[in-house]
Amino acid sequence: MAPMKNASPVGDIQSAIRAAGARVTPARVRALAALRAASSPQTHAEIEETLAQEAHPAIDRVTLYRVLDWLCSAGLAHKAADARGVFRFSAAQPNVEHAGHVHFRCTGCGGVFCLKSPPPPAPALPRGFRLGGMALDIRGECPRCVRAHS
Amino acid sequence: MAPMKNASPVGDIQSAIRAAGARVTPARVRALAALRAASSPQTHAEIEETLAQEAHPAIDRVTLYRVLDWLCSAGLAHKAADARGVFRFSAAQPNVEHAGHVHFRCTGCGGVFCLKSPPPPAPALPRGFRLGGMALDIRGECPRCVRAHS
DNA sequence: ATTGCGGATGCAATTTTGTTGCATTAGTGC
DNA sequence: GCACTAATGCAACAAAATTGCATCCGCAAT
Ligand SMILES: [Mn+2]
Ligand SMILES: [Mn+2]
Ligand SMILES: [Zn+2]
Ligand SMILES: [Zn+2]
Repeated sequence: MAPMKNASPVGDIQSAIRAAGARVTPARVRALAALRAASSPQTHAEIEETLAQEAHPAIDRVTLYRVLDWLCSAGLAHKAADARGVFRFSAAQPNVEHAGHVHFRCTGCGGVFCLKSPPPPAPALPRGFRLGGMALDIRGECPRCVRAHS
Repeated sequence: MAPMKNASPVGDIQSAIRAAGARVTPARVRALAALRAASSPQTHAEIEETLAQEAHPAIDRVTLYRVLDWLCSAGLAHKAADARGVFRFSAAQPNVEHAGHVHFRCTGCGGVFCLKSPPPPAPALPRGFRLGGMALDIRGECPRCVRAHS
């Protein structure tokens, strides 16, 4: 059993959601609160189970998927596949611009860590090619998973 | 600018399988050959498609899953979830031909093209982190697909 | 070369994880 | 409160991976 984090004030969560230009809904507030309270990246199933124990009405499975993806697109959370290939979500550090640096994905726990390096420049393409998109996947093990592995 | 091809001697593959104490079957030989010829870690679906174009009889989907897992347990291949949460397999004895440059994947035809640019340098990691691997995914359209699209 | 054993395969069914379409609900600005 | 439409709930779908089991075939012994 891992240690629990401090709960984030509900007001902070609501204003974070509003600042992202979206409506403040129970699903978003509760999902983000769950992520901020978690001590490690959580799968969709884990978050669903956590929210199910909360006495509030249940949140639909698909809605939770969409809320989690929205949190990521809003920069409020990170999404990364763990060793089993299952997505894990974690709360992003608030007030940080994540576009200017690359991220490290822990293949053990699915955690996402901000690095200092900037994204690599687009490579030169031969004539006629059209660049669609680029993604740098940096993976390895975080200190905690390195210790747990040895 | 055409998709690459680089084979590993069949004898090497057969003896590698035999040395692992298992039977030499078409599925194992062809799967390992495909992995060794590949320029980057391949998904199950990609390997399946590669083998399907080989004129030999098709290999069952489940058999391929089992063969790939066996190759890993025998130490002949590695398995890791990519950023999308899909498992990718790579030969343990890597194909060094493609280590020195990055690759471009056409979203139209699925072709892979070798570029001249070297892979980006490994970013500096905070203390305690262990780098596992890096993958630069460059997507877009090849000249033929660009023309066909317009 | 034949035979027999059991590892390996093929096929169907199932599970897990994640997505799409669409009608209905509810958060927000007025 | 009212209107607008983002967000939700539900059902269906899809992709990726696994399980069970009958059959097959690689290969060693004969
Ligand atoms: Mn970041
Ligand atoms: Mn999956
Ligand atoms: Zn980790
Ligand atoms: Zn193309």
